[in-house]
Amino acid sequence: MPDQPAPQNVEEFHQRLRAMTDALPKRLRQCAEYLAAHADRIALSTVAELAQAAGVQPSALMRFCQIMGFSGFSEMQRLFRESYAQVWPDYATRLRNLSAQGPESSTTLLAGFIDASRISLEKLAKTAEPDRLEAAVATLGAARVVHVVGLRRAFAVAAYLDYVFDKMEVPCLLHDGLGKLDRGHALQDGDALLAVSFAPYTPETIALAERAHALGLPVVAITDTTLSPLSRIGGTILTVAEVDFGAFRSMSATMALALALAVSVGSCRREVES
Amino acid sequence: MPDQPAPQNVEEFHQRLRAMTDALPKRLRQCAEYLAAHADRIALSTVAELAQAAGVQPSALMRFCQIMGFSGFSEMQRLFRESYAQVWPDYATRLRNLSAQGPESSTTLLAGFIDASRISLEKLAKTAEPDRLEAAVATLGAARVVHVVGLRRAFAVAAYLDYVFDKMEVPCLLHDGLGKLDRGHALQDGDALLAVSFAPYTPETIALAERAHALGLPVVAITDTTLSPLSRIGGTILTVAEVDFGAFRSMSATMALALALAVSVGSCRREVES
DNA sequence: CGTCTATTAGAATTTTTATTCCATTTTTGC
DNA sequence: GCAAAAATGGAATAAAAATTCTAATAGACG
Repeated sequence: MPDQPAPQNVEEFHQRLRAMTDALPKRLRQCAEYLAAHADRIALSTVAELAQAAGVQPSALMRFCQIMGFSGFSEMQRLFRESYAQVWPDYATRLRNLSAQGPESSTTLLAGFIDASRISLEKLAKTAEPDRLEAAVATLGAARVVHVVGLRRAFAVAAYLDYVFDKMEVPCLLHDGLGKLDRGHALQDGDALLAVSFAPYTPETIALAERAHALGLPVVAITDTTLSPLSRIGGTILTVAEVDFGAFRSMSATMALALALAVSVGSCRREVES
Repeated sequence: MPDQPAPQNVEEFHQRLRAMTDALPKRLRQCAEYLAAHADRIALSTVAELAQAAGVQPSALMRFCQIMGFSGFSEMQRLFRESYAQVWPDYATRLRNLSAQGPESSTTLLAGFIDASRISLEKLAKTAEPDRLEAAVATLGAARVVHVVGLRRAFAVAAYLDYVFDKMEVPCLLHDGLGKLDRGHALQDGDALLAVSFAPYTPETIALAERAHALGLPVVAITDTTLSPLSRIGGTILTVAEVDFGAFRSMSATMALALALAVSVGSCRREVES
């Protein structure tokens, strides 16, 4: 007999979970804790599988479903299956359908880039190294001025970093190599350099990073592999493996990483100032 | 009795499907065609549901599974469930776990931006309008010079468009409003303008678009809603709804759209030239 | 320290789902 | 146009899964 009406969507499910976990007896709390951390498995697993993974009896999981307001496990599972069906436009299938139709329409290309972006984001989520990111934030947060450099395909990222730093009131200088080719003299004691470069690495970017290093300034690099010339210099290396579709990359994952970095640096500085 | 060993992954499954569809009798071909287009449903559906959706009897679907080399439906479903479990790092759950831990670490932020990017890409995939995209490609493909404008947060996108156009050998001029505030005079007969702007719309961008329109030049706009000032002008409007996390947007979907547009224009021009 | 209540484990049952079988229909080869 | 082979639909069966029930256990309270 349900105490309350069943959650209508995944968000409500998690709210309910948080609200009741504390008041639950041992085994039921085990269920709650397991599902909180692995809600994504509900859609594809059976009661028996989940129960085993959570370390409880199937019947305990059933009781849990009913306490949550569902009539049983099946109803709870339906909630997750429906929500995933929505979230899943299944690009792989979609892309196959598209490319099966026409040869290289702009829509096919778009689907391809969307798919490549999605995969890149997934890779980034899996491979991101929290420690390095924290270290990069600390380095840039402590700098007097953050110099940003990125040319060619990396320029878009550098430009966005510049925009976000400015919005977050972080002193920032964008080296764009336009006219003012070598602005290395702007590098001062107490500054830090944030360099963005991907293969084939633009020499000017590498040169500026080397110069900063020679001057004893800390360098943070956003690049594609730990084998890039930027990692030879030392400093903090953040890697993003951007998947390409055709000859181009959409930079989606790089933008997400850049944004997270810039916003973190911004809030880190605010805390220090206050 | 399986004719061949079962496909080991989703890619092989689709290959096998293509290879045998033609040689199949009516009902079995119906199964093949339905599954080719809706492979993503296999993981979450029952035999009965899929059979009904494909317009065949459950037994027909069973026979189909066996012809494909599986022992039965369950084995085929297992293939898809496993492949989806891999593809699914389930950011929503991941993010919840992260934010439950610390308050606002840079890693939490990164997870948040990745999640927001993913959702934006999904939205773009769902809402993209092929006709408009084709129209935009045609317009820009026919232009003598493509003028690109985008300021503030849109500048990164404009810069990347400029880079890709250059690589694709499309004559292109980036209006960056740096020092050379008003370069409207560069607009010539036969040119086209590609304007990028999001709320709150930068006045300079709108002004340039209006000017181009007044001169009779075609305008293509990448913007956030069809209600933006850019759509009042007329021209071809491409919308991207970028989801934000905190106060910032990662521009991932916009970058994917911009890239698809630029590459399409590039190849469209090559075809015309040759 | 004993009794009453809440919780649990595991077996038993019911329901759902996959799978097979066979009579009927359709197609193929001659 | 006819016989043989292949394909199909639908019911029957088997397997798997969800759900319920009950005896046993742990915990709370006086």
